[in-house]
Amino acid sequence: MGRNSGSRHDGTSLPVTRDVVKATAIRLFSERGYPVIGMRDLSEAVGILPGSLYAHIDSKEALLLDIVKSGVENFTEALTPIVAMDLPGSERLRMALRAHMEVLAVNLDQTRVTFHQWHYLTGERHDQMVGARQEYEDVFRSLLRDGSRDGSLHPRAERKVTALTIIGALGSATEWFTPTGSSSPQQLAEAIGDLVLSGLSAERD
Amino acid sequence: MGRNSGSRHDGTSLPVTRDVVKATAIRLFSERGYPVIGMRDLSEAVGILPGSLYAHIDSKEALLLDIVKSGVENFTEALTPIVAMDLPGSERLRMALRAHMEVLAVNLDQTRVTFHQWHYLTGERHDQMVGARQEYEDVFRSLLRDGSRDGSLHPRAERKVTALTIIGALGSATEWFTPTGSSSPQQLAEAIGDLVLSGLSAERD
DNA sequence: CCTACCGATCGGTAGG
DNA sequence: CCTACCGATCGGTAGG
Repeated sequence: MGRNSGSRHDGTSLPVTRDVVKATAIRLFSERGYPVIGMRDLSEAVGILPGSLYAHIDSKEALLLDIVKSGVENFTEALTPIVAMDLPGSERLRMALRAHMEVLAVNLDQTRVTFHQWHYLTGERHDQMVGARQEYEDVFRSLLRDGSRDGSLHPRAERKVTALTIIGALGSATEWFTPTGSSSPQQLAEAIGDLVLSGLSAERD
Repeated sequence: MGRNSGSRHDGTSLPVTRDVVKATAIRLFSERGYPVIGMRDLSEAVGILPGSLYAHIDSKEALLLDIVKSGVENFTEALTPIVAMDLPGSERLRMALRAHMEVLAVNLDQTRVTFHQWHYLTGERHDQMVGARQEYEDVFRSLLRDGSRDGSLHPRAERKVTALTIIGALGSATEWFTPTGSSSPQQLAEAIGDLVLSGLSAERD
């Protein structure tokens, strides 16, 4: 029970591929954190023996890097075309917030790992993701800069602080967003957009 | 070298007390994460042998709980009097943001552990902190409610989402705030306050 | 706070 | 993907 290839606890079975290992790792790392998940936890959830995992992956940390790298790609692929659009900065910012929440909602577990577990990478793998994270910050900084220039945004504080605050708010959404909640990702993006664009003090829309 | 009680790598020495163990743990847990810090890392940093730690603490997890509980207290002690003040919601919200950033700046490492490592607690210890976190969320929800009633705040979205977004932004500040940076905690709180209160789209102050 | 040690678990491998 | 196993490290303890 649980030892045969591809057998799952719901009784169905599927071939154990690299993608199955990765998807299972995403779920476990998201739920309990990368460092506390052992290769034995992962192999049991997948339905093979611990040593057999290494037919699919090189190492635990290489698996984490793979998850985090493709997790970042989900966001850059969604946001890059928006940034390049010929629209006011304020509109592109709103679209970027919506795109972020939609990607987050579709890949919630992977986004959690991407935003909150990447720093367990070491050495060169770590440096790689520091760069990727910086690029994502730059996306928002450039939207703020464009909006200031075209007159659609009026950030009162340093753009860097503003960008980090917005990204922080988005990153925290991985912790409280629930797919079964009453609000859709689009509605949540609208709410965050209202807060960031209009603030709380006036009733102007 | 490093084995004598209280000897530190800078050559000075101090008595090893429970507070020294706690302060050292705060630094290590903050820098590298609770699960990856072993008791041997901690004992070495403190300057005693691994088993000797248990003269000062009951267990690794009890140490984490102690850190996280007092970390939460730092915030509730600073915010409770502000919430009780007889002022418009908008002003109390601004004061709350400033108080949060000031506590965060003074106890940066402990705040990092408090906000980002508490979920490694298990069982009853875990449930305890879920409650404490909820109380902190309620502080901001009640400020938003009061502000709506007295007319000083006009949240466009659900108060819950707004509160979570604000708390998320504040929580993320632990990741990018640097004590040596160009902006003081007060300036950063002002910037976040401007963003939350006034938004980005208008030039009204 | 040290000495000496415990059983359990860790990521990973050789050879099939 | 399994069998059988490796050395290293884990949190923690008894007795001083």
